[in-house]
Amino acid sequence: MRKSRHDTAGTRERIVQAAATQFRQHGIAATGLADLMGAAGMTHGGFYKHFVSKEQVIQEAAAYALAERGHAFEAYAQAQPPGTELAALVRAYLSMDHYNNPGAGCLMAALGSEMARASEATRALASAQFLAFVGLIERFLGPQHDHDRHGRAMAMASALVGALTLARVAPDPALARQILDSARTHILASWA
Amino acid sequence: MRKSRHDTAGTRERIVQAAATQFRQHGIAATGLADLMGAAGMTHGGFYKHFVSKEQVIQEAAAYALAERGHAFEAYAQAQPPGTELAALVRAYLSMDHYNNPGAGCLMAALGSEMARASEATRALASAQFLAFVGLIERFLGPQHDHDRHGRAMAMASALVGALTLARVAPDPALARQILDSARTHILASWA
DNA sequence: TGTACATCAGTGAACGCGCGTTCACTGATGTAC
DNA sequence: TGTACATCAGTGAACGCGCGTTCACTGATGTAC
Repeated sequence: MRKSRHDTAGTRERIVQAAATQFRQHGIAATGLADLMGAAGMTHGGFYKHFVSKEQVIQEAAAYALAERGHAFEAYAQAQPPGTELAALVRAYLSMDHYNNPGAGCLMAALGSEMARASEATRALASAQFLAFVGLIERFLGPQHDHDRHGRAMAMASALVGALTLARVAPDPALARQILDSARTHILASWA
Repeated sequence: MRKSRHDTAGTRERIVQAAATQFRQHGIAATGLADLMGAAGMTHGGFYKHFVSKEQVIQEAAAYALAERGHAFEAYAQAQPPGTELAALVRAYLSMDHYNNPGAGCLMAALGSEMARASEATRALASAQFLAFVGLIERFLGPQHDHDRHGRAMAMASALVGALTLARVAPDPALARQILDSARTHILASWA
């Protein structure tokens, strides 16, 4: 059942997207190729018509998730009234909506410790997009912060990722909320 | 080859300690029972003389790692000149030594995103020890911070865990160092 | 204290299972004329 | 534009392998007398 070139490209994209979601939801090691292909609406045998290995889809899914989130955060910030972009970004990142949807959210928060053990190519990719996110924060830092803007943005990004990760560990939703709220309050009060 | 009760208790402890190290180094899903028993100096068959399942050793290893780190951080802080405890704690947490030794370091930084998908019992255990760590920070916060000390301590803990996790993702050691340094500088300047 | 027997920690082979990967097959798509 | 044939996306069975788990066996330890 050969498919048209257009359909083939679409299928490949669906696999990458499904992988990006499944990996963030269940972890990379815990997601099998059969799960992944099932989520894309296919059987597992077809996988190797699009990728040479699981490693390749890990890299492409990570790149997709990171780029997609990067663009979404940037568009969201740009859409805010001038001067409020950073506060809005922090609120969105630490929102219950983000907390509840790891499969569509920040890759670093969903897979941070697993990414630390990924291949060098994947880690390079993730770090580059992390720096892009830091750059986005830096751009919206108030002009009163003229010293070490880059470092301040890095610290903020670290706090955001850490808070969301830790909130998701808490089995008690009230504690999760408290972690997110505390991070939001103190990041905005001291660093924004 | 039956062992004495004393030897048996020692063996069990060695398995838990080996598991705590192996899990933090290579991830929980990626560590097989054979790896784990090998690291404890035994063959895999003996595992079930001590534990009913892998899940049980995950919980005990997590509890062990969290408690051991908690005690070590507390002892380290107590040993500092009064007034400098928190700064010393932050420096130690974000040190290259901690960065280079995930197997002996903070469980949340080494396994944060994997812990978010662990069993409820394991997550409860991890969250409780996280709160103990937050309490330690809170105790050493300067008296000038009389408002929302708990929330401030939570935000600090989040930033610490996030920075170490992200530093370990960076394949470039210079970038890793920059992430740790930025977090240290800004956490100490604004929050300590 | 010494002897006889039950217990059980640890070994290493084996179990079923799901993993990543390969392959023969299919039939619709793409290409050549 | 129509026809004949080559291509190849997707299916589903099969591969070897390592996983978590079980088990028969061993011999030193613990217990009973």
